[in-house]
Amino acid sequence: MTTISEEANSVIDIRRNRLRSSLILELYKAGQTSINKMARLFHASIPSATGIVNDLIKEGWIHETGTGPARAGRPPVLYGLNAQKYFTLIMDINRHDTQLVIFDLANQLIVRRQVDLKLEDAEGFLDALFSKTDAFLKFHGIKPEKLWGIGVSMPGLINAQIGINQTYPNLTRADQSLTARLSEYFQLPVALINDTRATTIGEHRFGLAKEKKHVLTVNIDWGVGLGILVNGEVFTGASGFAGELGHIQVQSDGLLCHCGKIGCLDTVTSGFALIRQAEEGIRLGRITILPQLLQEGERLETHHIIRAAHNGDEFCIDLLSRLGMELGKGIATAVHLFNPEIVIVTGVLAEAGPFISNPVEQAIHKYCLSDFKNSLTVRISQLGSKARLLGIQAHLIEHLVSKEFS
Amino acid sequence: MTTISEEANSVIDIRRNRLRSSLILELYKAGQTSINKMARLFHASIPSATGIVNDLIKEGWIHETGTGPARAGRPPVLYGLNAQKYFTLIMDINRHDTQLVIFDLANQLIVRRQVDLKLEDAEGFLDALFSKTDAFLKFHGIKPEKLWGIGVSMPGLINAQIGINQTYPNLTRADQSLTARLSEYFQLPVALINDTRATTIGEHRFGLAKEKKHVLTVNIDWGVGLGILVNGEVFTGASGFAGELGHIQVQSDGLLCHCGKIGCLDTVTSGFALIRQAEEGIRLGRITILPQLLQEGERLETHHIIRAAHNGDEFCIDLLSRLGMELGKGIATAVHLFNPEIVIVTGVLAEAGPFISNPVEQAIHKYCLSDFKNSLTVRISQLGSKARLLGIQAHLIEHLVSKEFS
DNA sequence: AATAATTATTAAAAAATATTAATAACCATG
DNA sequence: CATGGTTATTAATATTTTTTAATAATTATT
Repeated sequence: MTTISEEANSVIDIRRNRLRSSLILELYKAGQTSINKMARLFHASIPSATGIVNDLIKEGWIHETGTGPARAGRPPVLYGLNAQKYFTLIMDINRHDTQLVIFDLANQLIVRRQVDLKLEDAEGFLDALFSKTDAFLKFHGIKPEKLWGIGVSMPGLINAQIGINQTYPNLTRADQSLTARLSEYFQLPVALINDTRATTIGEHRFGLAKEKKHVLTVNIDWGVGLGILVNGEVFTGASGFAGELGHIQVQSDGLLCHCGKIGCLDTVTSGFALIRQAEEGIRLGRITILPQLLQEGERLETHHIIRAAHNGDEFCIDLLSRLGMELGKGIATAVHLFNPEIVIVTGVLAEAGPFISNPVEQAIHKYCLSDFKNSLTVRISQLGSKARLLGIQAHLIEHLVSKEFS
Repeated sequence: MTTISEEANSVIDIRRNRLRSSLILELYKAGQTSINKMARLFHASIPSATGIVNDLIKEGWIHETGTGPARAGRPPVLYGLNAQKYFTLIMDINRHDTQLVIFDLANQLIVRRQVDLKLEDAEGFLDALFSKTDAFLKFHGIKPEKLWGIGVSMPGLINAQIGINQTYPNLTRADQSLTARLSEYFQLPVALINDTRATTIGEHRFGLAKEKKHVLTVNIDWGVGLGILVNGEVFTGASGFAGELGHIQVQSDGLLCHCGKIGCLDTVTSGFALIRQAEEGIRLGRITILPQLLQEGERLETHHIIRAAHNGDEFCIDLLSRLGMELGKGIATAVHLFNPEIVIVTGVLAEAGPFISNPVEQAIHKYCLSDFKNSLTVRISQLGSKARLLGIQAHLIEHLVSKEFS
């Protein structure tokens, strides 16, 4: 009877909305289920579940998707989300580029476009993002009213509660948070999340961490990021900074880190550190095919080193191996503190595959108490960068559902 | 209508029991509340909350405790737990001694006795515990039928789900977990928890961590233990080992730890390490009053060192300070990973007060990114060992309530 | 192919619950 | 000290929701 956006102050409305949102969320996660299962799952009676399902059908949220299997007797009618009820706009913002993606509610990728927007050019970034997004939506004929919300992922220290990115303060105005600015311009709800955390959610819902409750995701990009899943939920800490593995000290006499401290893990195991070490080796005349891989005037990148390793270049294999050992030592620390079931390695350096994962695993075995190792597996992500996109999507949907059914 | 122990398969019974247990738990936590507040808190109507309250009164769980203040109008009738409905038996088991305590449901300490039971003498420990507990109960006239359950805290790697203590396997039999053995002998439900975790709960419910959501408790006893509170809940990890701060490597060329690895934090910052360092200093002829504090034939203990420091002994102050610095460095790592609001230092070394806490705080400032420091306070526990007792109690009550109202 | 068995769905009755209204209790103010 | 305002409590009514029973749909078996 009550429409969705009405405020729900009465007890029944609260309970009803709770059941509605649980139902929608369950259908998003499970794809499809029967009324019986839903009723049992949420401790409601079958008639009331039926009632809510029928309402949701009328409102266009869900529809029948066929019948399920039955051991015996009448098979259940299955219901699923109406994937085209809304679309979502995903902004996957990185240091070197930005991706704009449209998903439907069944996580089907509708459109995907890489736009030339570098987070490094913080000045004017948002204005450029606005116009390029407008153009993107227009070009593909996505009507704004068909969008349910915007999911944004970025690297950096993100405080999701107030919706700002501490690392890129230029994106925030004194009177308006980053999410508020985006929300105002596009007139849509916005969910902001750190990139590594998005990846963690993606791996949990669609990847190697499915069904697991305690998960660590190590993202090796320019820095080292740690995504943490506790009881199946992303863990952000008191102000959203949890998981800063990159800036724990691993060498008391190490290099100066860009954060101002000395000997951070970042100075040893990041993509940046890898390139520095490779360049130093080349300068010292170490035997390696690296220089031959470079075009005239081209800068050395991590993918060169990875390619060289795959080609058997001992110098590069050695570099990666040492990086893996150090990284594994850092991960061992995190394992002691979080006691996870699985550690997933992602990021650009994950493409180095066993060259990284083997020494990481070795280091974990060396530095972890045996009690931890028994229940632990270390794996390289198989979803790659798709984990992040799907993670943003999942995070956004959860945000939207809890918002929609207040 | 339905009695408590009946199995609740109907939807109504499930919801009713949920509300009952929420109510009892709220009354345990808050001490007393009005029906109005309870109804609002748990999204129930006032008549149904009234009904449940009346039932609980009939069953002897709660009673009126007076009237509350009112800004205007009729003041509310307050209800509170019937503190004498049941008592709880708390076993605080440590390496050097064991305490048996009886609490009522208002957390009032009824009896407390220190018994001469060393966890170190694992052989025959349980049988001695059984008989000494029997004697304790008999002596104080505690009737077994008045006991609601038993809360047990011990040091060691505890897997609470299966109820065993990995560090003291002698306490477990092949066919029976530790909790099962206790439960069978005393014919009571048993809740087992690690000592540092119990302390963390105690600090959260009754101490410095009240109202905080993300808390770290550092327990410096023979080893270094870390208690973790995430979203107000104790965090145990996948197999119950989370928080093993003591065995992360801090010195790659350090001493051999009893765990078999090298350079663990335990080898630098535990009570054991402190005594070792002090003895070494004495042997090397350092200037200190320590030898004078020792009786003929007495062994050096941590409290000697602490007393010497309080008396201005520079050598001991230096020892504690260096220990604090190293500990702070380890805590800084944990802070980077958990981003807590507060870090509480407890354990025997906490009695060293500022001699420890100052360098700890200093180290945290040195090794933590500024973003973490802004929202962080470091404090020495004020409850002392009482935090652990109250923590076991709180943990037990929660366990019992969720069990009682299935 | 028909029937028994099993399960989903629908409908009607019963129970439980929430809402509304009325009453009681109390505080503050004039 | 009385009265108006405010809030808690109780009672009565209305609504929702569950439960139970009946029906429909389908599979497996004889």
